[in-house]
Amino acid sequence: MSPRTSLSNQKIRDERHDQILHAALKVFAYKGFKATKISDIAAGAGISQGLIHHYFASKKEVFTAVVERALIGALAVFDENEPAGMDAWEQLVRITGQMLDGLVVHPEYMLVLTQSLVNQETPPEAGKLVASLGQKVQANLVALIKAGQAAGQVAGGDPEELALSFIAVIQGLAVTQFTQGLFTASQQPAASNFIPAPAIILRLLKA
Amino acid sequence: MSPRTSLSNQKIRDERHDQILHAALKVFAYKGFKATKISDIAAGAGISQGLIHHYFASKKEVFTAVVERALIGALAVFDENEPAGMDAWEQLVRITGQMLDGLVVHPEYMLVLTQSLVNQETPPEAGKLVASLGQKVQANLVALIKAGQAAGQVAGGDPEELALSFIAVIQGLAVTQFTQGLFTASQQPAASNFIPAPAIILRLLKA
DNA sequence: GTCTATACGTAGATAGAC
DNA sequence: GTCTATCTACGTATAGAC
Repeated sequence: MSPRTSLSNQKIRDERHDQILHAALKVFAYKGFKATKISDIAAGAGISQGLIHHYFASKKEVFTAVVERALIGALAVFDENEPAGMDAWEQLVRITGQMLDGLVVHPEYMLVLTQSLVNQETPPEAGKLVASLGQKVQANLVALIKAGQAAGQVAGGDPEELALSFIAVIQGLAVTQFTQGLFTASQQPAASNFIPAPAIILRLLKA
Repeated sequence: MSPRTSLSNQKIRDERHDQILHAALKVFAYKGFKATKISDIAAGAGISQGLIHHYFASKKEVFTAVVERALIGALAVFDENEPAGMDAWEQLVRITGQMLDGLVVHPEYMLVLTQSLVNQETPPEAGKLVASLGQKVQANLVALIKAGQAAGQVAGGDPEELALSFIAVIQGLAVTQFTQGLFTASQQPAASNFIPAPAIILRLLKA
């Protein structure tokens, strides 16, 4: 019960917790909830199966925790931009760029969200999380679009419809991103990724 | 061995085959490959579990057959349009409209393709099918886009990039289509679906 | 805190009856 | 052609040793 011991224990706990979530993200993104085995996560984290259950009561809990992380990351994109003195269009440009960059570096985040949207066999808790935080993303986008329309920067039309289309491209690109190479001609240079330039996506919204 | 008997037997076989594939499409689309139980499909088709294995050797085979059907449907959209004397842009308009209509009526087709793209635990045979036929879709689109660019109807830029973005929206809309209602404000009229107007999507390509 | 061994449930596939 | 019963494998979660 000495303070030194309990402190270092806590540090170990946090470290394992993180390792597990990190490994789980990748496996869940690529295999989906049901097909992911606890042993897969354990292998990815370099620990035993039993230890996973020492940190999380069930596979569902691990999945929900992973989804929560991914959503927090998605929402952060908006908050980071608000303080700056940008107008609506400039913010949309920056957000689009950040989201596309995010897809290149960590497609897993968007994919795991897709998994929990597309799969009905996903834990209900995760679904509720995605629903509530997804609404916030949608709301933030709609607000920006309305502001942009008022300023004559964004094309007319139902803001909800525009926001939905925008989200759909981002979402769809996450899927094509690692299915890449399958659809595209093989004579592509190896270095190129399959995420289009922000300007193309923004044409959906531009006045 | 009388011809009458074998003929009616064949008819029954075809009928069951179809029933199974039809039921399987819906379950696979909503649950994914791994989470789908043979008993789910059997229940949907109104037959016993054992009978599924009488028509298909394994769950993998059922899935592959379903994916094949979905892909053939996706490709048909292009062929239907070619005979007409339309220019490139008119064809793009029609194809977009048909695809969006398809998402409203049968989102399952696009979803099952998404499942087989997103899930690594999907049968490899299905993955290869999607890859090869998906390339054709991409190629058809690229050809139309190039023609449209030559005619000054489609915006400039890498045709592959444009085609990819286009496919991504369609793909993403399939996902949002039945996640619908989660993101959007609840005061929507019940009759509305969540697929945007073709004109909005086409803004991605329009010159 | 971490591991190995075990119990339990579930689901794909087979065999045999009708 | 169709069903029910069974065999078998695998994966989650638990229990107990270190």
